[in-house]
Amino acid sequence: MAMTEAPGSTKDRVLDAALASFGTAGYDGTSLDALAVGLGIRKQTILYHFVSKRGLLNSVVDRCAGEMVSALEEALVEDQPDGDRVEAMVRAVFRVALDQPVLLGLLREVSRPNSPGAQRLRGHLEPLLARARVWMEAEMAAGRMRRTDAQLLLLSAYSTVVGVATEIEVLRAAGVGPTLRPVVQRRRELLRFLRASVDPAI
Amino acid sequence: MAMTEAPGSTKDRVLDAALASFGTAGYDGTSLDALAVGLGIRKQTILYHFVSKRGLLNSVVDRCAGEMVSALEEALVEDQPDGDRVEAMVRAVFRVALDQPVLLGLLREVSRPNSPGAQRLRGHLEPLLARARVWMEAEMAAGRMRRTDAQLLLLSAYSTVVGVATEIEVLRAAGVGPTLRPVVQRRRELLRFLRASVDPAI
DNA sequence: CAGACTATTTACCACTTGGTAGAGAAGCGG
DNA sequence: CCGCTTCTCTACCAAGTGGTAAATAGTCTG
Repeated sequence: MAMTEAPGSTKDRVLDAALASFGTAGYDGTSLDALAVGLGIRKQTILYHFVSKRGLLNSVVDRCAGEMVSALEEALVEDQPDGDRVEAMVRAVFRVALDQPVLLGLLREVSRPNSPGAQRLRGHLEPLLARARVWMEAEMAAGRMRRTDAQLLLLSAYSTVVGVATEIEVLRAAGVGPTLRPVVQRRRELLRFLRASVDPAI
Repeated sequence: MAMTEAPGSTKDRVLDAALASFGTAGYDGTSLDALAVGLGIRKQTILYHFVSKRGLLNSVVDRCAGEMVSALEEALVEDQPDGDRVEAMVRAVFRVALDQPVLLGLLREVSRPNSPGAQRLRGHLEPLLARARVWMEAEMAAGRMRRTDAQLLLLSAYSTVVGVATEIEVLRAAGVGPTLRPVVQRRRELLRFLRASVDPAI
């Protein structure tokens, strides 16, 4: 059946708590015992559902990557053929990020190479990135986009998003609260950067 | 005497190794035993010099923050009175970052709020940030700089640097090696962003 | 040489970690 | 009622954690 887990089930509650803990305390900084106590269950219940700590991380990454990827694909479908696809994708990413800031924490944690889960995240994002790269190169060949290193450009965008994650967390730590303003400012800046890197007229 | 530790002394070698490990594996992911084995010494030697793991982290943060701060202050001294102070500072930060990329890893690790060491890093950077804020507000009052939120602007710059850290690490993981190009590109972009945010003419 | 100080070691400890084995319990189809 | 599956629990465990205590050299000073 492969049904999506009902929200409210033990398994789903564990996933939520794990996402939050991995994103804030990090993978190594998260203990299954602490996680279980926070949920009012026993650690062995977690292990029953996810086999191992690593398995739990994998499940969390899978779920989050799935949300992110489907958000991106929705954005591309909604997009009119002559619309600005780059802007649509950037807006989609930022929307997801603002809806669940905790997801950015995980992204940040998992972005560290050698981190467990980094490879798995790459696995999820790889096909998406490949498609983007192919599309960009086609645009370049058609002269609708300035010649540039597509891979590098995508990476810059990615690291900007991770930077935003840091920014939100630091701001929250400073008591500024999840204000929208800096995030919007960053989004605008990222868009301007991407357009400037891409505009064939420049 | 409070002499700076001679490079090559056990204490200094421990600091180097700890910086590398904290920056890549994270604080929780670093064990004193593993650190000691890597150095061919016993864990208790580390504890003798730094009292506790937390003390080791503090020392690492202190040394790195010291390097960063003095680099910034040098940049400000060298700067001609009518020179572009913003550019000088940005260049100084990136120079340090390129000289010791491993330092960016630590910055990234410590940038997470609630992280041990985050507070200590803030303590080092606070006076610098305060000075920058005061200077910027004076410039704004004098009309040489566009009115904007100084705190927010500085934070954006900071998170960009952390983003660059991510970028370098991800690139290295992809086998691209420590190429200068993306970093230079990011620096140029950061400068453009800061100028745009600051230019009174815009 | 005696004493003190510094640096590094061996030996040990209390505690936490992720993980295993197996017992109940709850529901369900026959 | 029985057997089966699904879920959660109690009871352990081996390995690793940061940290303490104390012994051992080396080295400088009186």
